[in-house]
Amino acid sequence: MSKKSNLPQPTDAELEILQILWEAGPSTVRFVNGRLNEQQEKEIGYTTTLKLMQIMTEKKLLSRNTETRTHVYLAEAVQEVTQKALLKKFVDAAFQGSATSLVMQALGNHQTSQEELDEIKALIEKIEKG
Amino acid sequence: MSKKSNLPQPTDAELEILQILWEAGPSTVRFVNGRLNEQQEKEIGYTTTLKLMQIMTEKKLLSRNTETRTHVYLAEAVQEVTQKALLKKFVDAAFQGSATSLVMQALGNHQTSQEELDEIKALIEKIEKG
DNA sequence: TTGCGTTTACGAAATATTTCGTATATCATT
DNA sequence: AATGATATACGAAATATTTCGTAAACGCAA
Repeated sequence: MSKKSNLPQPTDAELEILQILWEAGPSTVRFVNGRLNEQQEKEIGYTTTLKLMQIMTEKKLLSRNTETRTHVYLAEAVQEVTQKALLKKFVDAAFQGSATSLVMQALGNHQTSQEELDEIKALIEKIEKG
Repeated sequence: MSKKSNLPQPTDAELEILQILWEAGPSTVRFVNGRLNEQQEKEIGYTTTLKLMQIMTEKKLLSRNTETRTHVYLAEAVQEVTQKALLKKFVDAAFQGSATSLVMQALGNHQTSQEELDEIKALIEKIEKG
């Protein structure tokens, strides 16, 4: 029996940081702050990003290596698990729990390439098989 | 040129109220408050719900008929439009903009009936044709 | 018309989230 | 060891969101 000890859900700002760490792997505060400011219009201060990452470390969303002067942060929250939890909450909140209507909206709105459609069809087949 | 005057995005608590109005149609505060308390564990006070609905009216998410003593509230935010906007924000925030990986997660996690799968397949075909 | 139950109005408290100012520590270079 | 550049720590301000207490207004029944 392993305690899964569910992680708290990240806030919006925290999620942005997680995305960066998921994509880039373990990183310093400066790196993350740089990435945030690439993507955004308004500058975010270095200490703002630092504070958030410290809070996230307290919440166990991140961990860090403090051996070197420049701390290196690592995402503890696993991407798939986090996304799954957020998705469930979102489906309930915005689509009254109907994953299907969410899927229909998502497919309808965005333009989806043939490759992606094939992926989805393959998944559907897999589900249908059992 | 019709001004679409984008509505502000509802907060979580506001979205719960919208869901109820979308489903039930124009309703009084007491009705909405009752519904909220059916679905939830912790009691939400009448004036709490009232205040939220008043704020939402200011934001134009709702409108109300004040002719009778008991005001009747109506959802101004259209369900599909609101869902679409929320979905876009969510896909960006949690799935780095990839609607497809969201769809894959959604289909993978939830158990989806054959009817629903058929619906989705039909939509995919339609997309592939057009 | 008086009183009771219900409603809305208003403002503020409680909470959560985001941002930043300032102090302090560390390292590398001189 | 002193200096400058860069790092973290801490606390608090700014903002957004949620909740509620209290008062005033209304309508109905006695």
